[in-house]
Amino acid sequence: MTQASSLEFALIGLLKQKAQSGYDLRKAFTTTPMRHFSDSPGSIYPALRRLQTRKWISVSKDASGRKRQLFRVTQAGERAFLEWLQTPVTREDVIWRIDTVFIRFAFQGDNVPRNVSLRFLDQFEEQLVSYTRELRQYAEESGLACSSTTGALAFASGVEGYQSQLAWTRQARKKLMEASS
Amino acid sequence: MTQASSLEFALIGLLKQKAQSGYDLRKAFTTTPMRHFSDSPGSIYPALRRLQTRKWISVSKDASGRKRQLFRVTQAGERAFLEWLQTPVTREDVIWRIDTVFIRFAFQGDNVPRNVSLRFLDQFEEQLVSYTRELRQYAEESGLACSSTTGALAFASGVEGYQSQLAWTRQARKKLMEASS
DNA sequence: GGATACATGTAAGATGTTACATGATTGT
DNA sequence: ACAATCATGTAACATCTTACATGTATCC
Repeated sequence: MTQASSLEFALIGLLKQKAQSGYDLRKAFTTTPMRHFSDSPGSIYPALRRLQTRKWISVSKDASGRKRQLFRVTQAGERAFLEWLQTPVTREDVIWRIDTVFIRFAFQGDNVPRNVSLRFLDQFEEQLVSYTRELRQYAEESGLACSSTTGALAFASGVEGYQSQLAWTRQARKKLMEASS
Repeated sequence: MTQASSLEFALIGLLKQKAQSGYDLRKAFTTTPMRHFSDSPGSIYPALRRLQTRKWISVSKDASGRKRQLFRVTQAGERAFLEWLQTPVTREDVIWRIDTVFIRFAFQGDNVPRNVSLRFLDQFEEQLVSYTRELRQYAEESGLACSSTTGALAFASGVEGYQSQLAWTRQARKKLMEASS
């Protein structure tokens, strides 16, 4: 079995906050800015099935009138989730999966000590610094920067995006340390 | 047949610049900041096959020693490509496919008149403005902003990202108009 | 009584990832 | 000769999208 998808971990994160049904989880994705994930039944229900197969969540019937299935996280599920939250930020994350970096950070608050989040921010910052440096170097070598085609502008937007995230890591670190007091 | 993927259009964009082999295209994805796309043979070669099925590209053997297949864009391919470049930016693009917005913009330079790109930027800006407004409203209503958990910080990073892109659209418009002279 | 929201699923299809597989050419 | 790079592919697998399908409870 492969590594679970970010959707599956996000579902665990939500279920850890509160035991919920598949329908509830779908609504969480439609009504909050976690829109990032699709709310289609064709993605949620199979993902819940997979989590059951892994024994990371368990089912129980809802007491209330409606015929709902309530899912809750098992201990094994929690272990896997905590590990996922804390996996180091890699160069590959920055290039291909930057959104999951933020999702992991978002779920850290309720689940790991603050100093883990601070270390996580350090790693993220380091990767951002090294990758933007790489991009700038590429631009210089290829002479991209001086031309003003839409291609160069799009490239600039990429760099600026990373820059803005870099600024965010610093701000976030400050806010997180303030909140400790 | 469904809508072609952004990978397929990106391949066309590269082939429009220069007739190339599958291997060349793979290298373009590994050695330039178009890293966004995977350079695995398992994605490129099947995509080229699909484009051939659509009759959007044609093959010819390379004259040089090696046994390479050179692909070039057909007229039908060019038509489809130009249409893709100009499709209006939607709210859904901003939420789920923002990277393809930039890819389309990047390819516009060599392929559509500047005023089309300017209109494209207008649409993009409009969508960014309306979506950030939405996000801010959500934050206010849910009382997210005042809490300082990692969740709220991650949310803030999303908003700041859109903000930075908004600033970029304005800068890009200015640069594009300067370049007209 | 009818509309809307609740609630759970399946089926077909496309795309993409990883890993495997093969062979030719070039440089040293 | 040998390694590296050129060059093209296939197979298995997982995931996700779209669309279809079904039935219940609640509100007006």
